[in-house]
Amino acid sequence: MKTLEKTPSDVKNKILEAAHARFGQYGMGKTTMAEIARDCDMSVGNLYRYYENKTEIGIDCCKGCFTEKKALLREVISRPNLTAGQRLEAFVMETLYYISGQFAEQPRLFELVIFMSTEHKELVDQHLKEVQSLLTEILSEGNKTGEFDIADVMTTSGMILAATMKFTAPHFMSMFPLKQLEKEAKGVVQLLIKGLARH
Amino acid sequence: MKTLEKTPSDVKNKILEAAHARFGQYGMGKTTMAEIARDCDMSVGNLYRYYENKTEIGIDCCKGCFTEKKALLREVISRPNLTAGQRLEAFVMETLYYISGQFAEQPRLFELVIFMSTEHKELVDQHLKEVQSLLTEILSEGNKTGEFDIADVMTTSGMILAATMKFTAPHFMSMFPLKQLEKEAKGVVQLLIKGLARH
DNA sequence: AAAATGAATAAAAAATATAATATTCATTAT
DNA sequence: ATAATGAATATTATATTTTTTATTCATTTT
Repeated sequence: MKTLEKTPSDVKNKILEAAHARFGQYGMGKTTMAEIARDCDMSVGNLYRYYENKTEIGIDCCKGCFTEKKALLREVISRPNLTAGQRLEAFVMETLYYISGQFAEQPRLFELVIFMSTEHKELVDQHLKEVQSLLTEILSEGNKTGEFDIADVMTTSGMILAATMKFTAPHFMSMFPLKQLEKEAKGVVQLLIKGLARH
Repeated sequence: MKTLEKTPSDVKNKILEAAHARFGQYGMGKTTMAEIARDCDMSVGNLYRYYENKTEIGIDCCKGCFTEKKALLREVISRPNLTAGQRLEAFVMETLYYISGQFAEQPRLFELVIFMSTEHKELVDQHLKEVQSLLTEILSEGNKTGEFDIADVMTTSGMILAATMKFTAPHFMSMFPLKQLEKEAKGVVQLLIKGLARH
């Protein structure tokens, strides 16, 4: 039963939003607990009633991004009237747009993700596993409609994720222009669907 | 006409070998010009008769690696009695083994390559272009034998390089175990050849 | 009692001083 | 004349000090 009072989770959310904005803009290192507290109109000490330390806030920001991304991918899966091939392409392209968009708007958010992939790999691994599971749904659907012919959807989804790494890993967003990544992503997806071999 | 005397290029090579060994083991930052000079039994000042500065030595080391890698890939191209598919797989796998081998033996050599990709991108770009050109040969061969059916070999070679980025970019060598990269590389190549679609 | 504060301490980052290294060049050897 | 040297200077990195920031906790407010 909800009331109009502030629940602990309301407070946590306020902290998270404030931190997210600053981390994304200035990075975790250049954001002080005092700044987050000021943004939330509370004392520094009170932050520690809700988060054990700054890293925990970072982890929660990271989780938020992962959740948002997976929601986007679920939306792709639920789009009506797409062939499995079109859905696969949308899956890859939306990932690229999401990552590059994040990179443009919140350039420092990725320091955080990079940090997580070394210091809290389990978090990133879990996320990747869930993304792979979503991709598997698309492949299975394609098998069912007869559009695809995939013996082992689990293994194959792993291969597709490996092959599209360039368009989904933050590392490359600053190394290549979006236009190029876009073109390559589409090309790679078509190649994965059709293959090189003569049929 | 060669003589038994030392040519300037002999001296340059001696410097290069000494630098290569140290850069690969300790990185450019932790290698001093004094150490390189000592390894070559010459004075520090004399190094500057052959190289403008330390960075130029680094560039030359990097070029050496690139040349070696392309020699390896040319060897793959000249192997007799391989189908185009097998040759493509060998092309990708040999690249993976070369990069991961370098990473194991000369772990710091990649600081150098990373440095080059930001400070002397033209060098890396040129190398990638040449690798792509080699790959194009394999695809054309496959077209000729009827094994492949590729409309635009140039564009397609670009897509293949993009799709195999995970197995060829130094960044990932420390993030994933070689066994996994090996398995994924083989899987991706097979997928690229065959495609997902029902035939 | 639960929530919040802000001063006290521990840890980390910035600034500064110090030392090491890169680069130049006048001099020497081949 | 060409090749090489090593001391002199400019740059860069390392160690040290100082300052800032994270975290804790006894106290106050709701």
